[in-house]
Amino acid sequence: MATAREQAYLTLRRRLADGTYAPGSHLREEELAAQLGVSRTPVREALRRLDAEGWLRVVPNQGAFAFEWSVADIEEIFDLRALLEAHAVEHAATAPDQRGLDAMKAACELAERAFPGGDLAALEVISDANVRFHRAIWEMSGQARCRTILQSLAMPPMMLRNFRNFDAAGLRRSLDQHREMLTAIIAGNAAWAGAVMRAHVQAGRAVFLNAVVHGEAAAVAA
Amino acid sequence: MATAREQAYLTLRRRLADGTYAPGSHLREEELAAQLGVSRTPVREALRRLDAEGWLRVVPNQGAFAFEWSVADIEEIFDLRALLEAHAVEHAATAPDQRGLDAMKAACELAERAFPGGDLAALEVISDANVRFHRAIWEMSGQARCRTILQSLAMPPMMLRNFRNFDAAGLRRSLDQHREMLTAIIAGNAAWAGAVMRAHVQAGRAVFLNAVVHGEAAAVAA
DNA sequence: GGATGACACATTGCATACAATGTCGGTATC
DNA sequence: GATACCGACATTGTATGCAATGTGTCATCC
Repeated sequence: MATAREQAYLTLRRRLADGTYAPGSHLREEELAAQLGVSRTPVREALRRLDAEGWLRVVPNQGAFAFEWSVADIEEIFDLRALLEAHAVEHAATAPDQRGLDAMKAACELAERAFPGGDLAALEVISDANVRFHRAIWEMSGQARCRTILQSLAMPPMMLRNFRNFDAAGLRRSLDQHREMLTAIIAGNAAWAGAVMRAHVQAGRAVFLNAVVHGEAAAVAA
Repeated sequence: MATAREQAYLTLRRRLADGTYAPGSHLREEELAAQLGVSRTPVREALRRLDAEGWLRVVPNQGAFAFEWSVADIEEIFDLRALLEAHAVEHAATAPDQRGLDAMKAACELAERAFPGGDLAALEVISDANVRFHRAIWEMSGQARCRTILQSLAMPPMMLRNFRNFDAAGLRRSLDQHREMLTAIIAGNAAWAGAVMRAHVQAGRAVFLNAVVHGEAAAVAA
């Protein structure tokens, strides 16, 4: 088994992602420790790490509170993603490697096979394939810090759940953009790949903000 | 007095910046705790935070090791800074506020007064003023995450010491670029401000890499 | 009735003891 | 002589107890 700290970190992150903890709610160390079957020490370290990664906020002498996302937060995160994901894919296009290309291709195919079925299970698969695709780019880029930063920006709750807000046309476009990026990288055209990535992230931003405006803000909170 | 954790964090960060710990050296929890007069618990938390911020690397079951910088690391960091500092200053130029402008102006004047004397004390002042100037921009930008990321990218050792590598002309140009950014922000011209910032950071990158190539790589390590 | 202070409680901060893990040296074996 | 194994030591990982801090309530005073 992994270490208690790692287990606490992963469990808490999953719960923050799936909405177990309402935004703003107070996460008490002792309570979490009891639930996870470990002591407060690894829980404390997990909370500190989740704080650094933006999942929650630790206030000195008061404890951890599940993060409350504002529209401005979401806009900032999508903008930073557009900058950094484009930066990463431009590097990837400069020095592509076969393993990474295979991973990207596999992610594309996985998503495309699931696409026709528009149910929730299909969306799970597509969402997972999406993460794989982007992660493959981060790794191929060889930019370790950029990758670390993106990991903390792209993982938080609303990013993972955003796929539910896409309509069929939006999903189709998203998958097509993945294919286009793959083509651009194989062609070694960094400017092309970067431009598609910027469009890709901005499209996601638009879908998300549109969903928020149309009263599905609950999805943000969750 | 601040908390033990905060004190440990600040002390260790300062030591990592001033070269007390050689790159790659093993930082033992108990030893640090004894030196700082606190227990291992706050030291552990400080080490974890320094790991997240890129000052050192914590290997599970093995402990913390002072980070060893490669040329590729430095190039990546300067490139990310160029992206993110420009992003921040573009936001700042869109919505400038008087307090931030005053802080930037004060930082410019502080550096300019110290500039003619080219000794080490003057460089200290200029380096400090530089940090103040950039921090003022980050705060004015209103981009909280961008600011957090930049703080961890811009602080590490070689950033703080890079001023020693500038010649008089380079320093002069750096100060002029600060003034130009201030002018651009006051004019509300985000594109202008962003462009100057990109040039500013890339100039710093060139100076640094030049120093490394010319055998002053020791400065990197320190 | 509203404001203020003190006290009790809940919770986090820190210290310390013990357990688990990794490293390094020595020894036996091939 | 090289290598694999074993065990002692050093170090980190985790649990737990106590101290410090913050919060909410209740009584008291204005």
